[in-house]
Amino acid sequence: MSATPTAPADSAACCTIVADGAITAPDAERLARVFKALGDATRVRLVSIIAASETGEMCICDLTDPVGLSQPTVSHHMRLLTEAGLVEREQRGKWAYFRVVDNALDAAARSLVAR
Amino acid sequence: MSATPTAPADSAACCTIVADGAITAPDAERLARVFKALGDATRVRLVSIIAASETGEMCICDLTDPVGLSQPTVSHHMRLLTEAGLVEREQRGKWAYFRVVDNALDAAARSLVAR
DNA sequence: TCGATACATCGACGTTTGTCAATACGCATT
DNA sequence: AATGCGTATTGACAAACGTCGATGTATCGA
Repeated sequence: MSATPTAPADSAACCTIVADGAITAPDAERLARVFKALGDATRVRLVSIIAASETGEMCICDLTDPVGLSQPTVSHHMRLLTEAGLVEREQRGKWAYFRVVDNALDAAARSLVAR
Repeated sequence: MSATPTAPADSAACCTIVADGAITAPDAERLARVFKALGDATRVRLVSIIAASETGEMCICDLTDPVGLSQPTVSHHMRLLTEAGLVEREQRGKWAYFRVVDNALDAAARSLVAR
């Protein structure tokens, strides 16, 4: 595009740019699901708490007290984080251990602005 | 409420780790607001479209057609993105130009699993 | 000054989300 | 098998969200 919108001399010359390198609508949907999983303060805290733990993994019963919410609510949040690919779930005995997939967020952030 | 760590010698207990080093609740709230701004497919598309444009900046009238939504809705989305610090707004004449602050998302992602 | 254009705000409506209590499911120990 | 424990699921409800049409505000050109 040759016309620069920084020069407002051309009247009504701002609505001409067609963005071709932008992501598709389905890709946007998939990306938004990842970011939406972190769009809640409780889930941000959950991820941070797990990432900051010594072993790097925690079960539900470890997480209810720090966030001060009921067990079903924490379980629900962890399900969303798992479905978004931000954490991994592993069942060991009675406990369900979660660990952070820390490349997932970076990959999502990168696919938004860079290609 | 799970088994308290006060119960001693429970070899099978998992609820003993106290995560210090995790972010605080107010910080989680602030971070969540950034991610929530990208937790909608339309806003993801808006950011991508602006980032993929040749000049790196676009006004509202450039954006309504690509996302197929009304002008008030696009304006609303851009306000959320601006308040989250993900885009910058600059008024030039009749037009409001938006450009992506591309360090903002990386900074947010990094502060979540800061190491 | 008047009209047109670009954008923001308001009010309203249907949908989604976060939360809990109650309940069901799976695993391990007795 | 029976019991206890950790977790997942269900149902319900208030709050937040996305969207639109109507309206208000600011800027430019005639």
